[in-house]
Amino acid sequence: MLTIGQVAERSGVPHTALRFYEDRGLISSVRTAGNQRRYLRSVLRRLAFIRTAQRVGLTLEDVRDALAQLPDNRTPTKSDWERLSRSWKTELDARIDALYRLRDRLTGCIGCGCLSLRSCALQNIDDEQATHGPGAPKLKPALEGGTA
Amino acid sequence: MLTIGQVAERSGVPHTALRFYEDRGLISSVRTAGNQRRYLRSVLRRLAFIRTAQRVGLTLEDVRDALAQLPDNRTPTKSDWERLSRSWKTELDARIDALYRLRDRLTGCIGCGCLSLRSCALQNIDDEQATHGPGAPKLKPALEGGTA
DNA sequence: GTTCAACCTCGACCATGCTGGAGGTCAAGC
DNA sequence: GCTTGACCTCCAGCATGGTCGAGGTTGAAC
Repeated sequence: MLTIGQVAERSGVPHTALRFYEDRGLISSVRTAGNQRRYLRSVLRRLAFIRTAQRVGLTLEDVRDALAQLPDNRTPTKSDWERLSRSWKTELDARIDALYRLRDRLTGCIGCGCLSLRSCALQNIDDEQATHGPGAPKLKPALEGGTA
Repeated sequence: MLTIGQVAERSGVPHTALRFYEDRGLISSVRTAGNQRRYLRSVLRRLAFIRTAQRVGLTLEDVRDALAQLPDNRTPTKSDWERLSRSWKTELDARIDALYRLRDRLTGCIGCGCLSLRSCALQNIDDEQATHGPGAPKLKPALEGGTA
């Protein structure tokens, strides 16, 4: 069992963040008779997962939902993690695709003399409302809500 | 010249956000004698840029810095936008690369029986501190600070 | 010249993801 | 058994990216 200080040192996650994550239900601990936290080593794996997922732009809530798939009552097995990782990879793939679409649109604009032409994707982004008349808002965030 | 309501409708950006962006120096307006905002049509282009950049994960500050490259005193020309777009594409490429690296690491883990082996990248992420002894924190955000 | 939607400012508030401090407790070493 | 660093629980505060409402003004139509 690891103390909060040991977990902080090994994971590089500040102890303040560890308590915060516990508060939000992302990690858990047991308490000593004196009310101090003690962690299973497996919390390091969860933390690696959490921090890496954050880099990809997932919110802590996304991560909490993902981690909820793991068993609470036993140390997650390799196949538990595999299942989780696979679904996470799908999310990553979706985000990479979204970035590609944005980049390609932009690249097209650079080459095409866009931004003054009706045919340009970026131009259409910023003025299709004017062309098509009033309606629902555009410019919706492309990276949201996508557990693909 | 467009009123704030017209800009909000055409861009899909709420008027509250428009004032917020102006406050932060991302867009500008002129005022009528009665102190109401009037916008050049080119603000729609700026807004498209802002919203799209946000999708990619850039902060408003990043965007403000980027937009600061555009001329204040005249309508941006095609080449002004091209210059901006090109530097933005670089940022996009960097982010795509970062996502790839993360995905590949994860994919490798799924295949290799990792998470219990010293050789696994993800394992090393979560426990290299223990192996290498005390030192600087790891798990540093991979997507930060990269106008590379 | 009155009406009324659209506009204005300012300040409070929201969510997320934390950090830091105050004030107190625990536990291991001497 | 005392010291001291690591731990505990609140709670306030920060940054980002906004939203909402109060209270007042503008301006275009009738």
